[in-house]
Amino acid sequence: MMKTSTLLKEIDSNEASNDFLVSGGCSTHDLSLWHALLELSRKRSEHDAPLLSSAEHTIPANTIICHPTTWYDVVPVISSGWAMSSMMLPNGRQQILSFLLPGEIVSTALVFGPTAGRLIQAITKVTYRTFNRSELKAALSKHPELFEKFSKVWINERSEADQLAMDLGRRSADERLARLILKLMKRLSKRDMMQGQTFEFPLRQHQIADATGLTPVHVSRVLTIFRRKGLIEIDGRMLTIRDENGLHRIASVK
Amino acid sequence: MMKTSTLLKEIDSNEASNDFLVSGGCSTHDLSLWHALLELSRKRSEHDAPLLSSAEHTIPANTIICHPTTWYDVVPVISSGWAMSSMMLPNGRQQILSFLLPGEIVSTALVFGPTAGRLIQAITKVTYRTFNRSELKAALSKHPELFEKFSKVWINERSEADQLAMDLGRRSADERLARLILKLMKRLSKRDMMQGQTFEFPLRQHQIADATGLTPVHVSRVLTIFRRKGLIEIDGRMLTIRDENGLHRIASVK
DNA sequence: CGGCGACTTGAAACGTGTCAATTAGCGTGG
DNA sequence: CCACGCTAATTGACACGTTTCAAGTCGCCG
Repeated sequence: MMKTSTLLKEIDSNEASNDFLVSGGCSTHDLSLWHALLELSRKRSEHDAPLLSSAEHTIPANTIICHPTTWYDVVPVISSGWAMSSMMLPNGRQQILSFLLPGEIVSTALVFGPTAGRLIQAITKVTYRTFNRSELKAALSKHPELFEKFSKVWINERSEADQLAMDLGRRSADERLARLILKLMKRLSKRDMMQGQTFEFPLRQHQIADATGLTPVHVSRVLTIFRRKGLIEIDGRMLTIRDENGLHRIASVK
Repeated sequence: MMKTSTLLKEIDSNEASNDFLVSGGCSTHDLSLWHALLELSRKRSEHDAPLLSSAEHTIPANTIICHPTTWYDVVPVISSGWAMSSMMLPNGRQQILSFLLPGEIVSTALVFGPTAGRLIQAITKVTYRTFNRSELKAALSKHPELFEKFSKVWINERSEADQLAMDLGRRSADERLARLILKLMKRLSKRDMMQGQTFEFPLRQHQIADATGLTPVHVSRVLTIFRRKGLIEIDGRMLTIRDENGLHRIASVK
């Protein structure tokens, strides 16, 4: 049952609060909340009913987890694998709003209302745990420290959204891609999903394009340049950071 | 004291819940929450202390309301005037994340933590009311219906952020500008701040540029085209929508 | 072996940015 | 009240980054 939690580093809730100020993101609040929720769902009342009912699901890659407007009475949280949340326009244009990693709530909107508001899809094979919404809401209002964790996740999510807007509105293709790679690296290392400077990288280039507001062709070009410059190395579905400082130089403002 | 509330239409909290589904924005949840907060701050306990203490401030145009990282123990809400929230890069690049109109919370992050995380500035002369954060938090946990309103505001804010990412990542300059104008019109009309198809339009073109991820020069060009096509008319600080359908045709996907 | 999707690469087109010159608007002080 | 100086907006010519279109390679799976 708890296979998933071995994937996740046990991290104190406030470890990352200072680097939060630096770049506005990459905090571990998600993980802290996730552990608290698991805890709650493991505990039993005197009648052996769980304090927070939940269920685990496993789905193959490219499956839809939530439609933006259908109603759910559960809140899914990723246990393992990669997922993404996106918006789509009728004409096919798509914007990926975030990649979801283990420990992250699929849509915080689902905690308060029945709809996710965005399309959530599995990128790899994904397992996720769904928590009953009304029980979760009750738990939040009953346990202030849980609510505290949740509000931090919330604030962090907002800050990530702001960063995304800054990236899309005011940064060049090189910057966006370097930042994407670095951000993923940071998030994965928090989750112990890196082997040295290498990590599994399941994203297709068209997905990277949809996340950065570029075309697949241009993503290919820029990544090729990154490779030729010795910044990164991609082989198969593995990505290795070869020159982290170089990436930072491109990513940050000059 | 209540001069500000005459600016705001008295609107039932759920009026706009269906058009929320259509375009993901422009709901009146802000106004509903704002009225509830005003209500609370007017009521007195038996000792004549207000249930929620607040204070009104008036500041001239171009003043900073919140620095992104300084600590506050109050939550400001706009009473009248236009403000904006933005992010800035060391090298001067700026992205405006939203324009703030009467009834809107300056930063929802301030409800939960001491920092706003973004730079909030007055565009016009602004009056705003600051509510004590800890009292507000207490009120939220005490009054479920207030919390309900607040969570709707939050979900709506999130949805606006998603729209912004879509705009910046996947829409052309024409589309972004047409959408900005239409969105502002909608929000202003909800607040009774329109005279027919005309409204006061205090934005400088460089601010429009920073909100849409364009350059001031290009904003000027596109707006000039809009004017020549008879879509809008700008004179002084007033903007008139001359062909709303035409704007919609440009704004929506083709 | 064939077919298909993912990626790469080149050439050309396009949208938007940059630079620069000019005009219009507006508050200030003489 | 006008001259001044400042900032905002307009316009043109050109440069640049990114997209588009198209052809070709590679690897994978039936």
